[in-house]
Parts: sequence; C-alpha cells; structure tokens
Amino acid sequence: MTSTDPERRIPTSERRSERAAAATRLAALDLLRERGYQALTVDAIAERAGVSKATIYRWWPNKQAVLMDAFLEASAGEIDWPDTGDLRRDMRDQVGRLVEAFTDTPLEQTMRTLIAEGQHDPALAQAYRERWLAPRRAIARGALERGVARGELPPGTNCDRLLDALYGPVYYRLLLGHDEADEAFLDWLVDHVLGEAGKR
Amino acid sequence: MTSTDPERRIPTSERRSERAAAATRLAALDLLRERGYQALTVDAIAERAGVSKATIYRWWPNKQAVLMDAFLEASAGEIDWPDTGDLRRDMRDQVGRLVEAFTDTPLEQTMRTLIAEGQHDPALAQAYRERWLAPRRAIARGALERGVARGELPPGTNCDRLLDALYGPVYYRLLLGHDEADEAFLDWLVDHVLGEAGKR
Amino acid sequence: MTSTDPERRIPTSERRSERAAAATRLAALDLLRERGYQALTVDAIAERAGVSKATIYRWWPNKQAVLMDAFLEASAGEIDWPDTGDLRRDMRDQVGRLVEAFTDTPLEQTMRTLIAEGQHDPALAQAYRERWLAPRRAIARGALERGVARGELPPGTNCDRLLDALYGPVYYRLLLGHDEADEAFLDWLVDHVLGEAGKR
Amino acid sequence: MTSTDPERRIPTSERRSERAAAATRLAALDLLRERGYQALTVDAIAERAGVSKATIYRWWPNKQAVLMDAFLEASAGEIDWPDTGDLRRDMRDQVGRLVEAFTDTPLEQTMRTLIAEGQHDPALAQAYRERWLAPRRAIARGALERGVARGELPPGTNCDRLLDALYGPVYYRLLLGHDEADEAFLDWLVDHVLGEAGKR
DNA sequence: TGTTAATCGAGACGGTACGTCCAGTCTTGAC
DNA sequence: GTCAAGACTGGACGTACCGTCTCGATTAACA
Repeated sequence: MTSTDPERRIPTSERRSERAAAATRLAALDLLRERGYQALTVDAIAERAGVSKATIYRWWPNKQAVLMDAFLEASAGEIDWPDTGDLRRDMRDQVGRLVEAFTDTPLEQTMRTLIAEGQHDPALAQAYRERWLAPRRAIARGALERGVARGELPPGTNCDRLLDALYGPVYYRLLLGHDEADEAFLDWLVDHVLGEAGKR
Repeated sequence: MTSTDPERRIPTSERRSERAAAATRLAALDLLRERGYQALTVDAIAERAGVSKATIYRWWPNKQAVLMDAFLEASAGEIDWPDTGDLRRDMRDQVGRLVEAFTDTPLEQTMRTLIAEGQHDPALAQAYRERWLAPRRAIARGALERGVARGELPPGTNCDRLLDALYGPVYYRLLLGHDEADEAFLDWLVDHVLGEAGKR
Repeated sequence: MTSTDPERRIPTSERRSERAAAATRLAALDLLRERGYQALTVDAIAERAGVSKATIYRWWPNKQAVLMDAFLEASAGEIDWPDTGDLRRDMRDQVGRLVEAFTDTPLEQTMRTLIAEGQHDPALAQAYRERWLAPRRAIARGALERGVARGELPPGTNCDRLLDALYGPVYYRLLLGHDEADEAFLDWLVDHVLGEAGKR
Repeated sequence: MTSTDPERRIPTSERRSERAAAATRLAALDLLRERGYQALTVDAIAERAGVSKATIYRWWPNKQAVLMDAFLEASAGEIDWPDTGDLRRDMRDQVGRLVEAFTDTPLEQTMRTLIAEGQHDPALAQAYRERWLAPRRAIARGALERGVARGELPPGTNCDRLLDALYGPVYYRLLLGHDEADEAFLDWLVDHVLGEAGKR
C-alpha cells in the first residue's frame, strides 16, 4: 500500500515528521534529476535528505511511493484551466502545457519512472491513475462536455474515448520515443481528433 | 549495448550455444509469465534454463536484452497482413490482432516490462523501436499509403501521425490501465481517426 | 556510569518514579525469562513495563544496568548464613544454595547475561563484583576465618584463594556447561578443597 | 549451526575461498584486538578483509562463528605437553601456559567474547567445549591418569573433577576479574588441589 | 584417432541495495 | 515537573541479486 492511504499514521508532532517528509520528497526528485534512476536508492535519498532510512520506511512502503508523493507535490498547484469558449484552442493549449511540463523538466524522468514502475506495481499504477490522471481528466472531460453543449462536438460524443484519442498519442510518443511530441504534431492531433469541421 | 549489435560474437560451435541461447530465452519468458517480474533474475533464468550465468553474459549484456530477444522470437512469424482493399476494415483487424497479442498472453507482461525498462535503458528502448515497432509500422504505413492512393484517405495525409493517432490510444490504455482496449473502443477509434467520411 | 552510582538523581516525586523503576526492573527479568536474551530490548522493556524509553534512560545508562538492578533486587534478602560450628557442612550448604539459586530459575539466565555483558562492559563487571559478589564473599570469608580460628583449617590459610578454589569450579561448570554442578560434585569439591582431614 | 559442521560445503576451488576465509578470520581477530568488541561488525570484518559480506555469510552463520574459527586457528599448533614424570610440575607449567596465552594477548579478548556469546548461543558454547576445551582437557586428563598410575594421586581419583578444580578457579578469576591469576595463585592452587602430600 | 582450443555448467567472488531492527536522543502533550 | 508515547538519527543486520571470475569437464574440429 502506498502513502495514498488516507488513514496513514498521524505523527504525534506533525511538524517534525513533515520536515523530514518534505526533505525526503525533495531528495528523491533531485537525485533522479541529477544522477538518474540507478542512483535513486533509499540509502541515497536518506543521506541526501539528512533523514534516516527508518524514517523513510515509516512513512512510505518503498521508494516508488516516495517518488509518487514527490511527483504529486511538484505538479500540484492550479490544475484547472480557463474556458475561452473555443474548445479546440483550449484543448490545444492544455495538451501543449502537458507536453511542456514533461519536456526537459525533472518531471519527465519522474513520470517515466512512475509509469515504468507501475507496470509491476499495481498500487503505484493505481495511485498514478487516481491521484494524477483522474483529476486532470475530469477537468478536460468537463471542457469537452461544454464543447458538446456548445455544439462544437456532436451530441452523444463519448468524452472518455475522446480523451484517450487526444492524450494517448502524446504519451505514446513520450514513452516510446520514436518521434517527438512537437508543436506541429499537437496542432495536427487536436484538429484531427476534435474534427476539422469546427476549424476556423 | 544489447544483442541487437550485428557484430555480436559468433560462437565456434553454433549448435552448442544455440541450444543454450534458446533455453535461456524460453526460461526468461516462462519465468516472467509464471512468477512475475520480481522473479526474473539472471540466476533464476540460468537455473531454469540449465545454463550458467557466464553463458548468459557471454551472449547478452543483461537480462533485459535476453527478454528483448525472447520477445522478438515469440512474436516472430508472418507480420504482414493482407490488403482487402478496405482500409478501415484492414486497420481495424490489425489493431484488434495487436490487442489480442497483448491481452491475456505471456507477451503482455513481456511488452510491459520491455517498455518499462526502456524508460531507463536507451539501448533497450531503441531495440524495441527498431526491432519490433519499426517493421510493423512500416507495414501499416504501407496500408495507409495504399489507402491514400485509393482515395480512402485525403491526398497529402501524414501517415506517421495517423499511425500514432491509431496506436497511441491503444498503448495508452494498455500501459496506464485506466480503461480497457476492448472491441467497442477499437471500433470507435479506427472510425474516428480514419474519418467517418469513408464509412458506409 | 551504571546506576551503581550512589549520587544518582533523586526524583522530585519519589513515588512516581519508583513505581516506574520497579515495573522496569520486573519487566526486564520477565522478558529475559520468558522470551530470552534477544528479546531483551529497551523498547520491549518499556512497553511491558508501561514506561517510556525516556524514563528508562533517565535512571539507567543502558539495559544492562537495568538488569543488574533487577538481579540485585531479585536476589536480595538475607544473605548471611548461620554458623553451625561445622565449617565443611556450612560451606557445603552454602555452595548448594548458590547452585540452587542459579539452576532452573530466572536468575540463572540473568547471571549468565550479566557476566557475559560484563566481558565488554567494565562498569557492569565492576558492579557485579562489588554489589553481588563482594558481600557474599565477605560472609563466606568470615566463615572460613572462623574455621581457621576453630582449627578446622590450618593457621595462615589464605581465605580468598580458598574462596576461589571453592566457587571457581562451580562458576566454571555453570558458565562453560561441559558438566553439571550436581550434588555429588559439590560434595566432592568442598571435601577436596577444605581438606579431607577435617572430615568426620 | 556453526562452521563446526564437518560437512560444510566444499567450494569448487578450495584455493579461492581459502584465501577469503583466511583474510576473514584474520580481520576478525585484528578488529577485536585493535578496536574492541563493539567494532566487531560483519561489515567491518568484510571491509578489512577485502571480502564481501555475502562471502562471510556463505561460510559462517554469523560473526561469532567466524571468531570461533579464528580463535581455533590462532591457538592451533602443538597442544600436547611433555611428561616429565613430575605431575605437579607438569600441571603447574601447563596452567601457567594457559594463563599466559590469555593474558595481554589478542586471545584473551577473543576467549572472553566467545564465552560471553556462548551464554546465549548454544551452538557456539558447544563449539567452544568440543573444539577448544575437549582436546586440551583430554591431554590434561591423560597426565592426571598417569599421575594416578605413578602413585602421585590416590587410586580411584576422578580426573574430570580434578580438572574442574584446577581450571575452574583460573577461569573464575579471568572472567570475573576480582583478582589476578598470578604466579603465586597458580602455585598455591596446583599444590592445594593436587594435594600437599605429594609435595617434595 | 588423438589433440587442442573454445565453450560449457557450476558456483564463488566483490559489490551494492534492500528492508528490518534496535540503541539512544529528543519532542510533545497529558496529568 | 514528570510522565507515556513515540518520532527521530544512526548504523548493523542478514538477504538478494548483479556482473565478473575461476575451475574442470565436455565438446567439436583439426591434426
């Protein structure tokens, strides 16, 4: 079980452990960024964070869970996005921001690692879906639904499928690496999937 | 460097080593299938294959490369597919076969593992792209190009992008696991990406 | 420094701390008896005694010192023994009681542990000598000296050496375990060391 | 089970492992001598011996067993002693050599540690008795038996008890430390236990 | 047919990280 | 002010696996 568990132990002194926990999350991200995946060991995290291994294992089941928390913290903040009334433009902006967040940033390596580890760690995969994907998909789904309401998309559109058609190719290029998820591709993709009809 | 290297050592006695190599590949697949990723150790492969670790390391740089070879061998065979003259139907069949190959088969776990490891192992990722993806994409690209020629797709269509729009969502659902890549989804996806226009 | 130190801190509230200290000593003995040496951890003592670790460390430098105090408390009581006028009989009785105290009782394991730890902990060894051995040797030495005075032992007898000759073999068998310190052995030993001459 | 087991695994290459094993034993002794008991960790032994922990654990169950082997190796050599025909003199020489071997030498600390650990480790205690004590006691018993045959000791003497009466006080002083096992004490002890009668 | 060199299995080796446990210190809040 | 509760650092434990290595035995091709 990852720290996802809402019933995780509450330390007597929230302040003490929170300092250690924050240092741990930061150390995990920094290590991964600076020295790569193979340097991401619990010992190294502990040493860099100035925290003992026992403390890490007290709050997380393994280093993947640490990284998950660090990833969520680092990508926290406002995740909603404005509705300009132009669905295609909004979706294009949003997909562009997603790619930006994952290109040449510490988060790219972190995301890759989490998805990779998630292939063998169901709890981690679930945490990625529930804690990262789901909220963002909910917002994008809302935008699509408003697009349907506004007539930019046909009535009866299955928005979840549409989300997969939009985000799938992006993840595919990011994870498989056979081609870049560059501006031109995103332009084309959003147009193609949302339909050229609405294009101005 | 993976065994992809064309200059790999050639054993004096091809027969002896080939027996060992085949047993090694088989053992890797079987272990992964039966006991999962965490049981896939070089020691375990060696023991199960009745082969020494030294022999494994003589022919492959690491267990990922073994698994890559095993994966390629297991998914070898005729990869071309017939051209019925109906692009949508052909693409739908083909995507269906891809998903079948990866659903409830030993290959699913193997593919997941290879892509996961590839996130931290550029040589492995490259091998996956060049030795597995590329040939299959080339065939599918050919089909799309014939579709363009036949007028089923508009002239000037960028077939690589179209491939990503078709396969991306499938890998996305397989790797992220938020939803199933079922028949209905594939039906919708192929129709949506190749354009409803051509639909009868 | 062990709790041997006569200048140990005096708690403001003697009553509270004495209750905690008594529970701690008892818990140490019980743990050692019931679950063995490897279960004798400070955490376990604290939990069983319903006392916090901080309290234990407030009054003792380490668990060995706790055990020393517990041992002394458990073996307290009248340590003097009557003088029947027959030295050999008195010594034989006394050696017998020593062995009884250490055979099939919680004290055996405790004594073994204290002597074992004392091999690497000079303060503990000193405490064992000064607080347990010395008083008992003083009494036995008195008995021997009276034996000299009564003519049961030759004048000029070095009583300390005689004590070692009497008690040494007993501890030797108890600690090394190559043979039992049984009644027959004690009979022979006392006779042999005190001299058959005085035997009736 | 300690390495005492005569059926311990035989390495493919005796030479390789023997080098590692010898370095391990030496490192254990040196560490104990130079830095004391608390520095005697498996990690430290491994580092000092230039050997990996895995190798140590391959051949010994724990560090105590390493130390036992090191102790036996260090105290190996001729353990028999000449029979001059004068039992008292021979025993006095022998007890003197025992004390010498354990006074101000690396072996003293080693012996203390082994006996101490043996209080909680039956296998270790047994190994000490069988592999160190027993051979030496057998030789001394032989000497006593010859003394009986020569009439230096009374017929029917129980030599095992006599051994305990001789060695017990020596170990007692060494382990408890209340007094020194010096020349004068040994002189008196041997005379007193073997009987003044035979004294010339 | 006998010799020789490559290759094999077996498995020991140094190294590194794991996840656990305990010692001894420190912090907080209840009494 | 003292206590229990328990989090903290530090560090050793014993295990597992990696990738390298050494060893004889087996093999296959050539002498």
